[in-house]
Amino acid sequence: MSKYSKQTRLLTAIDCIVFGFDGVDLKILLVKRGMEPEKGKWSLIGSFLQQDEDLSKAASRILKLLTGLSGVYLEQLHAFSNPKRDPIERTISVAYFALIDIHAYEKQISHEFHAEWFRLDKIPKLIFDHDEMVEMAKEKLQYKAALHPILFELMPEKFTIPQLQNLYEGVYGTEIDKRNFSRKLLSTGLLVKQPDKERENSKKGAYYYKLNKNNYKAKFQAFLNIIPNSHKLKG
Amino acid sequence: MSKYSKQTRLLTAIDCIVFGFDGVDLKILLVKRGMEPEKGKWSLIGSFLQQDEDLSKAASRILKLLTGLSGVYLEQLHAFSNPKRDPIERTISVAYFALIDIHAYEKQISHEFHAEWFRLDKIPKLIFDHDEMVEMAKEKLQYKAALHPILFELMPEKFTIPQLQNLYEGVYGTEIDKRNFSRKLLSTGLLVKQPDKERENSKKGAYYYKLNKNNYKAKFQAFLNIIPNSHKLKG
DNA sequence: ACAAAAGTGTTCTCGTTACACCCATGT
DNA sequence: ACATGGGTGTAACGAGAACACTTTTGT
Repeated sequence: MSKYSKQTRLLTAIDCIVFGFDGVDLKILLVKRGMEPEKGKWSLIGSFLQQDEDLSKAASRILKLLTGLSGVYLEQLHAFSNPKRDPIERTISVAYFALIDIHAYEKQISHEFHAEWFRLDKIPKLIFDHDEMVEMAKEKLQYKAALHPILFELMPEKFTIPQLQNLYEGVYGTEIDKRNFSRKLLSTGLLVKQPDKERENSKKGAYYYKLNKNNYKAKFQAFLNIIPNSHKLKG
Repeated sequence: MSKYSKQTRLLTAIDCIVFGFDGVDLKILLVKRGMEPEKGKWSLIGSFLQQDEDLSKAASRILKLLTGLSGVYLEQLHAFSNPKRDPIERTISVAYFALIDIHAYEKQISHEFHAEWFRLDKIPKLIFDHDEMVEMAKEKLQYKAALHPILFELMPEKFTIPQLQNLYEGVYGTEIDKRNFSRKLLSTGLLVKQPDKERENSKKGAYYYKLNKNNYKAKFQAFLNIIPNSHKLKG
């Protein structure tokens, strides 16, 4: 059969907002753009959609290429389509957001792309509409993390409750009562206590926990209420 | 500057899942497709993206054309990108979901597109991946409506609490205690009682209410908890 | 001994739930 | 008078929030 005639055909790009947590700060991964226009400026990691691949495959491909990681948490965020968003040629970009274990990344890091982690409050000006993408990704992360236990995707295999609390406090910019926090987390059944302790951040040491992966899958869709007063957040 | 060379250029389509509520049932609007392939089969309403318009403008254009309505609730759902989703030519489709007041639509209806409303449990087989889009839209509607008062977008200007309860019960396929429901809704401050009653569905008659639009905007982002046990839903 | 972070228990409040009776009206 | 759907109140329960002291250990 013949093609659809007289219709506009466009480039399709994928851009990924990659979040990581180093134990203290929540960060995103940016690269120095390697092509014109805006070569050398900071940018999200991205690529054009290839023939015969769908968007989520493209996002995985980019992530694998830039971080060496597969199987990470990846979710479609939004399609950005301002006709002037790319000055060279009209391009639609579908943004994905990814949550990775920053420690796993460090083992895989390739320096050929000039990638760097930036704290959320120190993100430089980005090319095109990437600022807007980052803003939307931050909002979505807050929104989802208030309802689903996705922040575990940012944690290493073994982690402590104070580390986890740090992350939640970072994501929401609030302080959380540690008694209520640990009770709530422990009551989810998502945590498995380990016999050993982490001793770098305190003299007493904090017990390690691992994620109970079965419960994680089962509870993922449950509406948790991890953040006190989450009904006051904007979503 | 020159264009990006050696990259694939694709068609971009927009498809809209349009929800309406007639006072009894939740329905979606479908059309008989007017072009090949699959001409004559049931389909979501859609169009190709035009030069110089962004996706949300395109979605509004389609909605205006098919329903005569402007300013309706419209939200980007997801970009669908399976390379084989359209057998004629590779096309990415960005699905939007829309909530309209079915009564306003009836005043505007144009018959040239063979549009029909279908109850959610009686949706025919649709072309391409439109079934999947509808499924995702239903899930998203349940998800959002449990947290935000979006179902008011489906109601006429004046409505009764029993009508509203009908809608919530339809969206979730559950029965809700009417005492708890009305208390919860009234406590939001979103409803303004009218002096007159609706008398078609009962002898006693049910008071009309209107939406308090100021409170609606202010409370839209607040996490309400309209559905009992919403934490047991899948999201 | 003391500083620094980890860990734990109780009370109060408020929102959620379950549940039953009266009201207004058309037939 | 009765059938139909609308409208309201109360008691029990459970989740969330506020709050302070003890433990461990390195210095």
